[in-house]
Amino acid sequence: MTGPLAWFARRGPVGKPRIVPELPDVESFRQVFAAHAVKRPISGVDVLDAGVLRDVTADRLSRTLPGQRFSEPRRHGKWLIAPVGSHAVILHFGMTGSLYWTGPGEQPHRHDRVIFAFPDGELRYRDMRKLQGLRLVDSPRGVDDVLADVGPDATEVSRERLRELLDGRRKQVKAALTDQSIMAGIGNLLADEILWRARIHPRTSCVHLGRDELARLDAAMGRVLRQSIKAGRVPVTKSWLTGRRDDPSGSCPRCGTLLAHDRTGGRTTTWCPHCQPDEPVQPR
DNA sequence: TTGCATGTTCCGGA
DNA sequence: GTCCGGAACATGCA
Repeated sequence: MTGPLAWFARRGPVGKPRIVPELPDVESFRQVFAAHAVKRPISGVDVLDAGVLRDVTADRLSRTLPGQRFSEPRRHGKWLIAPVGSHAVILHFGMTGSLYWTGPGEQPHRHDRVIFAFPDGELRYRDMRKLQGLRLVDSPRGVDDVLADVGPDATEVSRERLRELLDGRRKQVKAALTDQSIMAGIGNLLADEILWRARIHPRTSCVHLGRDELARLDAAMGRVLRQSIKAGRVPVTKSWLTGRRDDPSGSCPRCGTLLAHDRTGGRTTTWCPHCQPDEPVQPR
């Protein structure tokens, strides 16, 4: 077998899906953080691997935080911001990060990189690949600096705003959706899911999106985000594209057509050739 | 042993 | 200026 499907087939049977954090996952991390780590005194910070620290040393982190209390964390796109006194801890989870709560003193997982200890348990930042990491900045200025090039959170983008954000861009619509400087929170998986629901080919240039396409895009984005946030992740079910994309013989949940796969920018793109025909359509 | 992985950033070239 | 592809980052897996 040659062509775009070759690498796909080589992967063999469907492996267990790896959870790469996108907006809904980070939202669930925020909820874990808010439920356990807010307004309680931080008793200690244990940096098990300083390789995840960005612009801060292990020493400074573990000298600054103990005795302080986090206030309510907020999420912006795939970033999690946790104010603490005059500072803020900013977390990004890259492709393999997560955040979870354990009882006090449990054996660390080997990918636990930083542990925030509290009287009744521990908040743990786990990340296998260390592609991103954790910062300590002055708040709010340092937060603004880190998020300076990040667009509005995808859950807060209205249809009109979406039109403005994509207006006049020649960029492919999938590249635009996953461009965090245009709009924050949508990753490869969500973008494919949204475009599939909106019946828009991922390579469609934004300038070719008509009023109808934009309306469908907005509706699909809202629906996919709401349902994913509710589920705490992008649902991997048979009625979602996400549930089929890892299967080389996967078919469109809507029409049964064999799904198409390709790679752009080093990322896999999955779409239905029937529901998402190549470049449309009416000019705007 | 090799190539791939759902994120981000940087660089060169069109 | 805009856009794209490729590489890099670090690690595990098939």
